[in-house]
Amino acid sequence: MSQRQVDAERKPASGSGRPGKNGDGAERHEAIHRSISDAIIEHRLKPGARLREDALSEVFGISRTGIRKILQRLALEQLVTLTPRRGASVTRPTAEEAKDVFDARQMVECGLMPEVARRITAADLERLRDMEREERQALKAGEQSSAIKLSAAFHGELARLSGNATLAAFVEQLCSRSSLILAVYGNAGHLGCESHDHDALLRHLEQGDGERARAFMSRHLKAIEASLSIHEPEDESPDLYEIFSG
Amino acid sequence: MSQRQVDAERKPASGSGRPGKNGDGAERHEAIHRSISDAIIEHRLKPGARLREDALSEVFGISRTGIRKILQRLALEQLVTLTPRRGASVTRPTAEEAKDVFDARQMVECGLMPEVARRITAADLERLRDMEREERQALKAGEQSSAIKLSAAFHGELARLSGNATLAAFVEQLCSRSSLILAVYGNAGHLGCESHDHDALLRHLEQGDGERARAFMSRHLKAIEASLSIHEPEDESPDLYEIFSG
DNA sequence: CGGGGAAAAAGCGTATACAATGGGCGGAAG
DNA sequence: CTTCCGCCCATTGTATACGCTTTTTCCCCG
Repeated sequence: MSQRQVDAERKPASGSGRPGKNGDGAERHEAIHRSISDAIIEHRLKPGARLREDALSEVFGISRTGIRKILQRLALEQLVTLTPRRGASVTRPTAEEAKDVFDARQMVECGLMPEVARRITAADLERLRDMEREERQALKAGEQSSAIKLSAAFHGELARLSGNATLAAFVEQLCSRSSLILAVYGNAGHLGCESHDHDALLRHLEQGDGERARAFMSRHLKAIEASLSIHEPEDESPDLYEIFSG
Repeated sequence: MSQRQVDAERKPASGSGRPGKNGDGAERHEAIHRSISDAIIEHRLKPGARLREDALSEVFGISRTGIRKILQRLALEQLVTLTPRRGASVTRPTAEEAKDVFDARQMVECGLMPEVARRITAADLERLRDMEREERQALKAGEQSSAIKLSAAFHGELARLSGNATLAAFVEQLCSRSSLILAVYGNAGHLGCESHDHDALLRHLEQGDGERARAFMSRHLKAIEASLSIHEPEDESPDLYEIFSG
């Protein structure tokens, strides 16, 4: 019916922008993946939201085959949950998963700080300061969505500076999941990362003080985790015996 | 022994083989994934080996669609490399990737040891000892393939005892990639893990000495990495300018 | 008026068909 | 004899069609 179609990435007059015919598929898939991924990270798609294949294929103008591929990838990145015959939905992290993710971040991101402090260059610092500034501006403008995404990007970029691509990719994934966790357990109005924290962290890195950066990152992550209100989700199968036997 | 079901005889040449016939597909896909995964980890499929889709689809008796799905998952796990229009091949890790993987293992596996030491139970110890025994037997019997797989499984199981599913999955992936790295850079006759190491590690864990277990794991991993002969692979695109301008 | 069952509809899983691209091989020319 | 160019085939990328399962809605009966 409605023929709304979203160009995940507008390419200016480079070949035909027609979805049916040409167009390099790999890039397009990548763009669609990022598009959905961003929507999830920015909380424009909330945990539990169902992602029907037909709808997505219509929106992005490709067939269900491509959508399925992207959905599978998102599932492996733990951003969507694929239940066997009920399709895809945005993952709703459990309290346990939340703890695991933050413990993992604690271990990996903190462990990376000394190496980052050793390798960081002036250009890197400048880029990170730009990102931090952008994040703060978004926050001030009330655009929580952008701020969340930028914060995750900041942490990811930091990890990439360690030079270890494997760990950087892992951190990036953890940050995406953290964004999901914030969507479920975060208190409104209290965004995960305080901008001042990022600024202070950069100062420690600038001074090459890896140990202090590590300690600060540890506190930073602990603060985020502590700001969560971990309420067990509505118990799907309450233990009636326990409830009524008391 | 994993259930390998290569139903090659499942060719529906007769009309009875309706395409809609729906046995439980999820389990089958899982089994095929494990089958290919094991073959790679056990070095029965060597790095660089090409994995053609229709060949696989014929071998496993499912259509290319399912094979593609599995191949994509393997690609995200970094076990196979998917080059855009040339299909899939077993990943040939670069020296840099090898370093990244071992650095990551150093950070995560060692970092996990204290928690593992805290949580390990007698039953866990027994199971791990069984695994270690099996591994040693395989090694003694000259079945390097099995030994490699069992060694990876040992490390993975250990990580799982930390209670952190996210980190455990990551470690498992790293171990798989390590197996690939051994295939490329390992010296013949010198398997990655010495069985005695695993035994000693278990003793430390049994005593609840997390710090010693961590230190031991660190040495263990360093030993494996040191046993590799990292030779840059034949340079695919030699820099002719550099060669001839000097 | 509420609950349960049946039928229809909607959505997912799988296979197959078709198109496009890249590589391999052969022929021709230098 | 070697090298380059062009054509054909092999193999992947994408779409579509079809069956099956699950869910939802509606109607009938209690």
